[in-house]
Amino acid sequence: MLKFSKKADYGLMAVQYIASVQFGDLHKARVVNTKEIAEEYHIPVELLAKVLQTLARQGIVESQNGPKGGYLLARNAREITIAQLLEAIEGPLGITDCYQEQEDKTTSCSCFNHCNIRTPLLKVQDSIYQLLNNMTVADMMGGTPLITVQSLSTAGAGQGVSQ
Amino acid sequence: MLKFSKKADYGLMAVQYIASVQFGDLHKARVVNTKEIAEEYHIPVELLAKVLQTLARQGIVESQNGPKGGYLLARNAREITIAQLLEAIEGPLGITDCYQEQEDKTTSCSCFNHCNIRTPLLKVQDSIYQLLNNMTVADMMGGTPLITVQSLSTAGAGQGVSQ
DNA sequence: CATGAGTCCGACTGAAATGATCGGAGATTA
DNA sequence: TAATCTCCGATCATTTCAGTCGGACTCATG
Repeated sequence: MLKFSKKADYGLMAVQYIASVQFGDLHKARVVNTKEIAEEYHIPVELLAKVLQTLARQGIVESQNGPKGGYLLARNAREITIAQLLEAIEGPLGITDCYQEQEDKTTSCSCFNHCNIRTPLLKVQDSIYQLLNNMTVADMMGGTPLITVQSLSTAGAGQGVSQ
Repeated sequence: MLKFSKKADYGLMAVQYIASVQFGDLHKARVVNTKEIAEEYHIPVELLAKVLQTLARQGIVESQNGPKGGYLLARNAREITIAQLLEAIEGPLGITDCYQEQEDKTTSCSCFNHCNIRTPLLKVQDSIYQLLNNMTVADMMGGTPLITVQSLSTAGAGQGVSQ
């Protein structure tokens, strides 16, 4: 219930990763390609590519073609909100159906006059939107360490972070 | 994106209607059946019946069989939160997949150590849950609910839901 | 007490959306 | 100039969801 789609998850992860590479360490700032992100998070390459294509079309990231190509953020991480990201990937986010149907009432909500839950739900929807719109990609970076690079000596087992 | 399912909508409408009949006017208090609600809101009878069955199984409403039968609220409208309703219909509500998978990490989230968006998303999820958990069926009846949400970024530990 | 109408209940079928995939076009480097 | 690497659009399976059907039970009535 109320779950994000896989595409949304992938998009968030990818953008966050790109931001970390682009702004995290200025000396290593570079363009990252789809394959790198996919391997980092163990997600299917082509699906992630599709998500990034959408984000590029929507102006969230910019694509750079050819060898040594890849993606980079179109604007600063602090200017990209979670709501913008989600809307770019999945279209307008709304809890109820009749929300974006207010212009043409003919579609489905035939119980327009009787509908008792519309008003309170719109309030909830508004609150959620504000919640997502007040959180930026930069906020996601600041909260948690992006890539937990442990020192090489401590733990050799398991998680190979970087290759 | 983030839309409620039809079942959730129908469940909310039905419970709200039952509550209004049961508590709205004490003189007319009675048991309402599925058909009445379905006709009132122009929704398929059998699907609504299925939703109400689920709600009955979960202890939100009580069913009364036979002629003159129907449904009534199992407890006071002020004791039923929207979160309870949604969870009863659609299972535990969570934004991320790895939320309810924390016990068995083997399932899908193989990028557990790398996952950078988990922590911030859990915060968002928490805020949404509190939002839905602080709103009762009685609030929906009263007209407009009094719910305000502060942004996450301002308060850090955030989730300020007050009424 | 027997009957019958009306209700809730569980399992089944069809459809839409999602997840995942493939081959092609364009651009850059050597 | 040629080869390689990248992004890009269209296509195909899978899962979830919306909707439907017949059966079991209960209570009012004759």
